[in-house]
Amino acid sequence: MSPARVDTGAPTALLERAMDILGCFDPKHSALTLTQIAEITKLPMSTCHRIVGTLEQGGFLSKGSDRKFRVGTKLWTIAQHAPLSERLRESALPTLARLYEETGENVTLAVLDRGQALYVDRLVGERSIPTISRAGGHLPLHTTGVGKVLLAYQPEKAIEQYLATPLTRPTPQSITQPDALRKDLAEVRKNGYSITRQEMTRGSGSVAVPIMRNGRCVAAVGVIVHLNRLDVNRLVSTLTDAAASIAAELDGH
Amino acid sequence: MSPARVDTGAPTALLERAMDILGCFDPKHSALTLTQIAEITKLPMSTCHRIVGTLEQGGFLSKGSDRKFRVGTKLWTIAQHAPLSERLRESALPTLARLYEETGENVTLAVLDRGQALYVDRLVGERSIPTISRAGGHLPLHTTGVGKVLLAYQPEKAIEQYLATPLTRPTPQSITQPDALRKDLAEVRKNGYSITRQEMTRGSGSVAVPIMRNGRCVAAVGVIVHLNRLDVNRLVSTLTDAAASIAAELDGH
DNA sequence: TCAGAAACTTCCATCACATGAAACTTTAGT
DNA sequence: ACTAAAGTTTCATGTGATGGAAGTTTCTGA
Repeated sequence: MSPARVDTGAPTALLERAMDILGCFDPKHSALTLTQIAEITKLPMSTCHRIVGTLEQGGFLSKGSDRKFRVGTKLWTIAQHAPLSERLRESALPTLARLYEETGENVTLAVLDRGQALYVDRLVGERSIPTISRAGGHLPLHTTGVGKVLLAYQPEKAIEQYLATPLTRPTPQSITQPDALRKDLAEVRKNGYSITRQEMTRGSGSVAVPIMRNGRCVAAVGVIVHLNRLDVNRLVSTLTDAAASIAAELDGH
Repeated sequence: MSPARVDTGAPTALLERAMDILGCFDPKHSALTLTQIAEITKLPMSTCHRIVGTLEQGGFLSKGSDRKFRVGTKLWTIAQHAPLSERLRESALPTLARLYEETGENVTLAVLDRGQALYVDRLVGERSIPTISRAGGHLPLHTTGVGKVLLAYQPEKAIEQYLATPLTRPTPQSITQPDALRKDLAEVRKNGYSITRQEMTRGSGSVAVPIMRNGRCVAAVGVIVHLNRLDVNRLVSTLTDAAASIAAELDGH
């Protein structure tokens, strides 16, 4: 008789722990000491030490001379073969570069990931304003230009599901009423672009358009500008061209 | 009495296997079925299945509708916090974009990784020629523009160690004689830039310059062009400016 | 449409390997 | 030099990984 396998919901514990450890590395923690990792993951030091050591051997982490661990080149290399990098980023980069040159503004490329906008790439220069978005970062769908586009082109069901969860409010201008957002999204679908005005950051606005493929919105491109430089018509036209160019590049492969 | 722990050289087997599985994803295999993974890693199907399942749950892999696995967004997100992305790529991208616009040629950014040139980024357009280098890919040091720069600025000892291993020869023009390479590297250090002519790919050449920080060469930028368009003087000057600009951006943070 | 094969998934008895408290060593701070 | 904190090693214990085999689904071709 099997001795009452309790099934605490913790099988493959080791692997899950290892993934937790790697998950510690986020925008706020790009370099961590062993102790910090143990604290965040709540793992015993010795266990943590062993796992981190193995990850380091495999090149998934690397230890600096400051005794801090960072994400290793092996992990980075593997990640470059994610569809996100291989297809999207690679295809979009030249166009984004042109877009950046033409506008001189912050340019971002994002996809939908787990109910948030995942920034695949962004180009920021001295001329442009500082932003929160960063490559590899997640931001809410309803407060960003690219996010609203990504959400607008989702199936009805997914939209309602998103609206069912409480909507965060980073600024007073953020849209947090489900009905107001539904209206806004309908507008986005009608126009083919989204606009935000101080919905994420005070003083800046954004315009974004979808990148369509086979009738589905696979990504969104947007620019973030100072509110008083928000020339919607010009930006929409430039962005639409860029989106078409990226879509063509995606099909070209 | 411990029953003669054999220590077959396979401790933390599970984690190592998981890393092996992730390592299957390379430029030639960006999408793999479970069976393919099992074949490559030589793991039993059932074991492979379980590990892959856990990795998928953690978002490190994702299964497409074609039953193939790809690198997941979680892994990709973590990788964006590698110093490679966070510091280097992010700082260099606007400059690379400008470089690409100015030259219209293939632009690459690389660092030294495990005795090879690791391509951190590249910009390729329709106007430029196809290349083998790709973001996340590795190429030899002695046959590429960026590679020769990275090698030239290494300590003597590291250079000799590299020369001690047999030098591959992708084309007849590749430098494979240690003495010839030593001479070439000295030239690179003297001039502050490297030139290749058909040493990696027939018909194309390249120019590359170092990105210096605190007297150390932390990366290299280069362009790859058709042999008959190889205007060394112009490219060197443009590249040197770009390298200085990236170095400034790196310090700025 | 259906049979057969290939790919994938589940099961479970066995024991190898991960576990983590404790002891030990190294590093940083005063 | 001394002390505290961070990091590393050890080892008895039993949990949880293992993988062959059996079951299920999906694909292929006639």
